[in-house]
Amino acid sequence: MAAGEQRRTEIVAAAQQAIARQGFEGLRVRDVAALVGINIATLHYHFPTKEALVTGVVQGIVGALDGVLPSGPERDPATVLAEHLTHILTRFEADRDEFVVLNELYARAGRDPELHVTLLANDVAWADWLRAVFEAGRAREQFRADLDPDAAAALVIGFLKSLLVQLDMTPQRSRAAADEILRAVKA
Amino acid sequence: MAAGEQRRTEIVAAAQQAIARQGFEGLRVRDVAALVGINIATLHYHFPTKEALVTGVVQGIVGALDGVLPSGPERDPATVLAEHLTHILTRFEADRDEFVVLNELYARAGRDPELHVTLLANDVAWADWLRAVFEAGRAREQFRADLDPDAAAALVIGFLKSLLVQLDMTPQRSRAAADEILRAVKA
Amino acid sequence: MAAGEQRRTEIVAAAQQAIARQGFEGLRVRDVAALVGINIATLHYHFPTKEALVTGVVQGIVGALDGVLPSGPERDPATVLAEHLTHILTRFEADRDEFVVLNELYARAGRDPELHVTLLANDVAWADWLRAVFEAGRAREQFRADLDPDAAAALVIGFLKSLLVQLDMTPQRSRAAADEILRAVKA
Amino acid sequence: MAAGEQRRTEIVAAAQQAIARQGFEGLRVRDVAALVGINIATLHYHFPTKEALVTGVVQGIVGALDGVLPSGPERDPATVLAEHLTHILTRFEADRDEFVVLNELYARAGRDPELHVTLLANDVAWADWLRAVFEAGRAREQFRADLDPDAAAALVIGFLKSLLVQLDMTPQRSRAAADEILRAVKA
DNA sequence: TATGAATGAGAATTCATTCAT
DNA sequence: GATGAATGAATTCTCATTCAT
Repeated sequence: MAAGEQRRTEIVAAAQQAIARQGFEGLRVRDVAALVGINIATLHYHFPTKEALVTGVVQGIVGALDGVLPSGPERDPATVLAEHLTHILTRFEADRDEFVVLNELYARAGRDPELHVTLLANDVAWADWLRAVFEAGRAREQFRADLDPDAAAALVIGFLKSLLVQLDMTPQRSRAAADEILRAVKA
Repeated sequence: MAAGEQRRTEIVAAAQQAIARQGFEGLRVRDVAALVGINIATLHYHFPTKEALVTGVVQGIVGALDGVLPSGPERDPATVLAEHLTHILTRFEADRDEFVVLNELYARAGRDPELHVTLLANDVAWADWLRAVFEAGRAREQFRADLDPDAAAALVIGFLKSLLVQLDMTPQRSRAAADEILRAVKA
Repeated sequence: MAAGEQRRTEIVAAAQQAIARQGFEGLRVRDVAALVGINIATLHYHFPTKEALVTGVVQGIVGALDGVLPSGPERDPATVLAEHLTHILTRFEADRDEFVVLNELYARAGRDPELHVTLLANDVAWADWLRAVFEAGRAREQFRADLDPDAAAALVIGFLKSLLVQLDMTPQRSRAAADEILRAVKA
Repeated sequence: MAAGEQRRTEIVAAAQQAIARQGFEGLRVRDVAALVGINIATLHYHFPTKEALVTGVVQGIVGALDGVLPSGPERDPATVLAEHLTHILTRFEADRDEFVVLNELYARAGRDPELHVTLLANDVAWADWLRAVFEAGRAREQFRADLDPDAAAALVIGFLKSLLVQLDMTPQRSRAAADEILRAVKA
């Protein structure tokens, strides 16, 4: 990686950390610069405006979301679902910061049309993928015949998105909830 | 209501509106004052600091959350659950702003211990109530025997909390999801 | 004058002084605030932006230009011309700063269309007035028959505008030049 | 011309252009570098400071002023004057930028003693030359006997210097004014 | 010569808060 | 209760200049 690119990556990482700690509300470019250990003017050399820095963070986060949805279409739906839930929960437990930033981004999307478009695309892709899993599972009679794939996708996504804002959530409860999902869809 | 109390209520309402529009990130006391149509110094007369104003907003929102959970314990659990879901969805559709502010509050709770305590208390009460409903339903064999009441509560709460951040959500989809919940728990 | 208006007048005067000393190039709002003896934020309370302050200065200067052209149409053209020259020269000697700022404004007009329009209107009015004086003088046979009123106006205005940028100009030379004008137009 | 000298010339030309467009007020070394198509550090290699660059521009402009005053003393004064006026007007119409920069320099001279000295020398030489022309013309009885050579020189220089700041000036008017000068001095 | 990266010293502007009236 | 004016402490951003390569 070129030196400049490397530096920009560092800065974005620091900005993510700052947002996770203080929210967008408390994001200060000087804090980000201090976190990286560079002069504030140097930060502005790489990201001309605070807005550009935030865009960098958004791209970083959204980029990290890619690849979350496995594409192997022929696998067992129940297993795919179980693995997906486990994957997200594990990730949540491992890197809570990422979810905090994502949560801030969703809050911001309500006032930032561009961000809304970006995140909406992600949401749609996620819902599409989950729906396909539920349809496949229903077709194989693994899942309930009266399962509404679209509604089920909304429920699963909703639960996973809410992890951060269920203040009484624990790893145990989230695992139990994931198990409950698996039972609830089973034929 | 005394004149002063009346004015304070106006200011809090304006602050909620401002937060719903711009987030905490964009909350400016001068904007709130302008929204009410008073001088900024007058606002500070009623709320000495911005912090006090935010506290006022939190109290307003949390106060509005009370009474959401009906206490009649002897009623039919399936009906209670259905009504609860409908109640929240209706409320969401009617006053989205309230949910936007609440969402901002949850984001803030991660960095504000005092707010965390306040909201956690609400979450716990909500989860307790829902768990009781599920337990009652299971006892009456309305709900699945293998239903985990605590996990189911987490799922329901998660879905309802996520309404705002499911960018592709529509009234139709949310109603369908509520129906799916009712089917999923049924014995 | 209201307190606020008074303060704004003070600030504009200080800004004029600052521009006369340092040019637009060296104009710093903090210096203007210091000159008035107020906090820089107070200056911004009265003039939200530097641009607004400059506009205030322009209005002040242009306002001061009004009334320079006497309107008595029936007076003796040669006398009117002589008095006009004397008036401007006296004013130049008395308040050089005003001319320095005006000169800066003309330099700026080349890049600022709005300012160009404002100053052009002044120039046109001045030229119109002088032309009328020359025409009247020619009609009375005070001035040369082959005098081109428009060209003569351009020459007089040019000389008066150039006072500041003729670095070797002295009160004596400028008075002598004024006398030369009077001789040159005489029949 | 050595490669380095060539590059310095390019840079000075770009700086002149930048000053003509934006004034000293808006002169940015990075803009000049961009105009030349080089890195800002490369510009600083050739001109260590912004001040040095401005000095380069001043030298370029002042250098271009040399040779404006023809030295043939024995020629016909009326013709010399006419040609001088035409020469300057033609030059003004052909390269307005040069006059814009010169105008900026004169504005600056009021605050920059060194620049004042440089430009004053030019002014004095110009006035001396014109005075000599007027004296010669008077001696030959081409010009009016009561013509004050020094005052006439001040008027002519003043008019020529004011071309840029007479916002309603046109090539036609300036030519007519030159003709008026010739008539006004004639015996 | 040339450049990408870095920086110190400002620059305008914002904002919550205060105070005299 | 209400307000215009004032302010200290940031905050983002700019800019000439430097330095390692």
